[in-house]
Amino acid sequence: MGVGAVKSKRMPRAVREQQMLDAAVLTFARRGYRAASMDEIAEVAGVSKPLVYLYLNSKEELFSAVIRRESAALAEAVRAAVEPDAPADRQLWSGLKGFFAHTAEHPDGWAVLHQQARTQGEPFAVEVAAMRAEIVEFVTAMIGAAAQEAGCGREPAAREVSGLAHALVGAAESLADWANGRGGGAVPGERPSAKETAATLMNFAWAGLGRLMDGERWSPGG
Amino acid sequence: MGVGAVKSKRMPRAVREQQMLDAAVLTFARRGYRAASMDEIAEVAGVSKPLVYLYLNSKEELFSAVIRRESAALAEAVRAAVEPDAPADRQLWSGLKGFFAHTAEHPDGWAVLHQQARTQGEPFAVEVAAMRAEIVEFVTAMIGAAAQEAGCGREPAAREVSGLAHALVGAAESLADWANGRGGGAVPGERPSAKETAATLMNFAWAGLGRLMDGERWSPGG
Amino acid sequence: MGVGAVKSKRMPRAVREQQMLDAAVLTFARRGYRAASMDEIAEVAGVSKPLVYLYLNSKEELFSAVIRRESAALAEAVRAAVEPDAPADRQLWSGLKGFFAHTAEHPDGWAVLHQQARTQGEPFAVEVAAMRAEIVEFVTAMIGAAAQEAGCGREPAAREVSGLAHALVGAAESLADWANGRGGGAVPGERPSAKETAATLMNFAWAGLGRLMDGERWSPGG
Amino acid sequence: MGVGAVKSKRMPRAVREQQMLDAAVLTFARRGYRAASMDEIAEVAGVSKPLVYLYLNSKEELFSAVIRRESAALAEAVRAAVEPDAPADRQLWSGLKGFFAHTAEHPDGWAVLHQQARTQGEPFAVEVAAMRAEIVEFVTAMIGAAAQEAGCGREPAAREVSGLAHALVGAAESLADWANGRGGGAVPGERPSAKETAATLMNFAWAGLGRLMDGERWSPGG
DNA sequence: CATGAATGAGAGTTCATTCAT
DNA sequence: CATGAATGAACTCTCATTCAT
Repeated sequence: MGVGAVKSKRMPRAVREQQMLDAAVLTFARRGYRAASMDEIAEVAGVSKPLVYLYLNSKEELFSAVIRRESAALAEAVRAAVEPDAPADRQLWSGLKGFFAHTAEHPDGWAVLHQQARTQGEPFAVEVAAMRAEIVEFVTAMIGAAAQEAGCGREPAAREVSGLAHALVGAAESLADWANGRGGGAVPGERPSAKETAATLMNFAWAGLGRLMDGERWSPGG
Repeated sequence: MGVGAVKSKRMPRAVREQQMLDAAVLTFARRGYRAASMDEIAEVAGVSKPLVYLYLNSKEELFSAVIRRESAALAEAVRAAVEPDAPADRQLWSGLKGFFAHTAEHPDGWAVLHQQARTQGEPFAVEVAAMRAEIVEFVTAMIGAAAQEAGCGREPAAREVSGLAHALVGAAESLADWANGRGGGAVPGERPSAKETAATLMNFAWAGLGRLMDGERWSPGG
Repeated sequence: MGVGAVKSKRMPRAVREQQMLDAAVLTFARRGYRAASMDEIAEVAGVSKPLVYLYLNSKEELFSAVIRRESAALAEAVRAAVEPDAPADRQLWSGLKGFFAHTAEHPDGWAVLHQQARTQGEPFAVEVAAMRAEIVEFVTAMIGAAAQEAGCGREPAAREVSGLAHALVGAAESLADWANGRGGGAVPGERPSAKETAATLMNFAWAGLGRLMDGERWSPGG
Repeated sequence: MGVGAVKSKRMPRAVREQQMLDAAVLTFARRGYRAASMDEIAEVAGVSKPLVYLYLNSKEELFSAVIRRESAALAEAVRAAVEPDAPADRQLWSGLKGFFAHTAEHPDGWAVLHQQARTQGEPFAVEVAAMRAEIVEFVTAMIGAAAQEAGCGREPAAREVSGLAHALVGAAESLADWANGRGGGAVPGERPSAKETAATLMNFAWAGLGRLMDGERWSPGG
């Protein structure tokens, strides 16, 4: 019946709302935004449908609320994980660990953000894009800091840094799915830990960034 | 009204079918699979709804046909772009150029494959996963070849190579969106060309792979 | 609008369900299973279409529910009418009276059972065939009992008894339509009562059975 | 493909029309009036759909034409079978033989008349009712003649004779289905011949009528 | 006349949403 | 606030029917 253990009545509004959001995350992740029905969400939440409307007003607003909560939770998890005064590489490293740990612990929330919210058009894609932009910005800052630390000769173009950040974030997203077993094609061995996933990406990315900062570039000429 | 210019009647079946697929790609990309209505698809195609059903049978089959067509087109574009006898780095480079050129020229098709098909569950996710797996395998082979060419000391673990391939493919996917202006947060300056996008990723990735192959690894202690 | 007088809202489910079944019986009898639309049934019932689906799930299930209700009512009417301890002729007589009384009081229900359900193939024909078989069996038993009471010389062949029972049931069905004015060609005078119809058939059938049991047979040579 | 053997072109209109009617009989019997599609009928007939419309104008008219042809064929078969100058019992006997022979040889036609046409409401039920009325009238005449031949004391009431005729016709219809294996509950042994079926009914009916004419009546008091 | 393209009208079904009790 | 009754609007899909070639 309910998603939690007890079917207790008369709970404070804030608690009930969280139950509903939990149920919504579960259901949206399982069925997708359109296929998820308010009936099912209410049933999973263990409350009556009118109560869902009383608190969350509409399916759209409910989905928005879900996105906001999960977005904030993910952003907060990353923010809490980074060590703000450490050197750039350590900041990136701890941020990645936080990211992979959170997506592994909240696969449904991650699925809603990454797979559902971005694909349902205007009203929702924007909301999740904001959080993504925040992360991209953080990564961009790290890359910039790394460049300075490396004392690299030339200031890297904003355009290229933007591309690098998007590449890194995309790689991280893809690896989060991969580590959750949703990447298509199972991972050999047991599911990788957040630390291992972070290490895989960090090794790859930091090395690449390092050489870039040294001015080494690949050229088609071979 | 119609997606093309002319509202001409009585066209041969093959032509009409392509028009319908074009309309479907557009509409699925705009609205998402569930939110796209057969009514809208028919209207965009400039035909009546029954004709869509006469030729494509059902919404599911229509979506499948779209996925197959766009999948094949993308895979073919990449396949045609790579120079099969070149060294690994050049193969990867030319493949990436082909990939970004195609996704830039067919942004709706790419959106359907990347955002819609993968998130609609069993029947469709499988179809697009096959193509993604093909690409991941190609990338995996490139990484392996690079390792050999580099004469790297130790054979890289299958698990790590899988992670690297997924990271690289995820980075490419993310950059495709970024180059199409769909990454969230506009690109500074004008939209990057396929070649530029490919170079950004190639520089980043090849350098990273190179160092990895040399056995250099990032460690948190550093 | 509605089939009843009052357009009252908010009725308990059981009541509304019966109203819907009433409307369905009427509409199926008038139009036939396929030609009857759920829209019309809902309108006749004085409710919206979704409510019909909420309670009865689908057109097929609605039709099944109608068949079950009307079948059970008819079978029950016959069962209640027969005097179980009376001699065979009286049992048949009272059964027939019950049958004709019920079909006369529920002409639409009878039409649905006799004309619609039997002609709509597998799922439905089976349901009504069960009730018809029950009645045929009852008649068969009566014929057997009559034969024994008559102490007839030879045991009648199962094959012939089956034929006789089918003939008798067919005659009863035809007379039910006739008495309801649906036999084609109006009945002279006013519509016959159940008792009169039963008497017509009883006179005809019992006499015929009696002679058969006496071993008298018609032969073409005569 | 076609229902006949050869797919020959350029046949005279009359022949083509018969092929279409054959296909329609088959399809209407199999699927029912509403469920039968003009597409299927055209395909079974081995002609193009527009030709069906050119000759038969509409589904309604096609069904009407089918009813008329099958009605006429059945009526004609019965008419041809009776020996007009023979005594009443022989006329009835030969008529029944003709009826059961025809329904056994043309089960689809019989199914369309008996199961489909009568259940599709106004326009069609009337057409088949006409033929039924004709047969009922013939039977009525036989019963009247039998009464006279028997020199029975009292003139039987028109009302009762009508009932008897309807009973007899209903019995015959039921037995036709029974003999075709469509009565529900298989016939013991192999399928009865037309002659056997006719004998079963004739024995039953003639004996009953005979006693009735003798003035013997069943009374509940007995 | 065969072929194949094309459609208006409607059927069954579902769902977000509301309101009386 | 829980319950259960109720619906407007939409969606997928089908079919009889027509017309140009």
